[in-house]
Amino acid sequence: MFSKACEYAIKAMIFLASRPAENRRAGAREVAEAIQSPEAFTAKILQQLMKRQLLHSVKGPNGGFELLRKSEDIKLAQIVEAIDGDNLFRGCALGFHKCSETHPCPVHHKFKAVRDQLAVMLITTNLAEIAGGVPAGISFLTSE
Amino acid sequence: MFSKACEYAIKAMIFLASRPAENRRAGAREVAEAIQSPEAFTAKILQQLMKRQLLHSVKGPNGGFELLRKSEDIKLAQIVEAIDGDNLFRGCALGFHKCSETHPCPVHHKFKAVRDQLAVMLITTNLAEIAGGVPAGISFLTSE
DNA sequence: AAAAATTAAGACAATTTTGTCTTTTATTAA
DNA sequence: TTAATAAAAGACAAAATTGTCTTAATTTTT
Repeated sequence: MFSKACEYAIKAMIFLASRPAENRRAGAREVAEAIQSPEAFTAKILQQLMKRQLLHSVKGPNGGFELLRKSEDIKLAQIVEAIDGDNLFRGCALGFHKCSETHPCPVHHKFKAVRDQLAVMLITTNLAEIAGGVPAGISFLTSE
Repeated sequence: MFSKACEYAIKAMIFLASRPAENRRAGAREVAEAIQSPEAFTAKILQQLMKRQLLHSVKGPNGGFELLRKSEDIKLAQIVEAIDGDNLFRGCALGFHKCSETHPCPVHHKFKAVRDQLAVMLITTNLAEIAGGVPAGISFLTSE
């Protein structure tokens, strides 16, 4: 469904959003350990999320990354789009560029409902609602 | 959404299903030309579809590939599963193996509805209904 | 001002996916 | 029976994705 990079990005954003307000900032190493991802690769992804205006960073001791906006104002779709683009929830399932309602590929109408439901979910779901369950112990961010 | 290989597989199966009954069989080259895919790569995919009991082949002059069963009895899910596996419509969106209803990842409940709708659609949609529109000129299999 | 911590950037490497080429095997038609 | 045709199989190659390492730049603390 998502690339590995995008999985890490979503997990990293959830991790940052789930931290206590007074200690929101976390370094790349801390993020990577928390979500069990390769550190250097994760650092690259955090940089991409910065370029897409979802994170900002501080260098030096006690530096690290933090959300640029409130978690309520960051949507899942923005994270996915930042890393994988919008092809998953807007593109043609068979990869055609010119596929549309009026000029459909053979599976267009079959996938339309699924794609639309996915798009709505990604666009309306914000980070706050999915991150909330982690500190509460209702949902988990690691495999153990 | 799907791998390139899976896109080609779906297109190839639709192409074969959309041919007139008296001339169902088509060679790898003919398939590749029809769906605008690389011939040798397509041939490999057709062989995978054979191993998964979706196609059968005949060697020699006038040989080629044809559906092993009636197009009404071949579901989209079978094609996708043969090439990409069922991770897309059964696996965890964040890649966790131990993600479940009772032990959910942070996005589990958000993705459940989408994944289920996708699974139902893939499992219930057969080749006949999506291939029918191609010879009728209602849907297309090439970008031109 | 110096040292330590941390991000930034870019080169490099491994793996997976995508795609190609060649040789072999089987089948049909002449 | 031979020649032609096409799939089967496997080695090879290119590209994309995933992951690592080193060096530089920046900030904070001492």
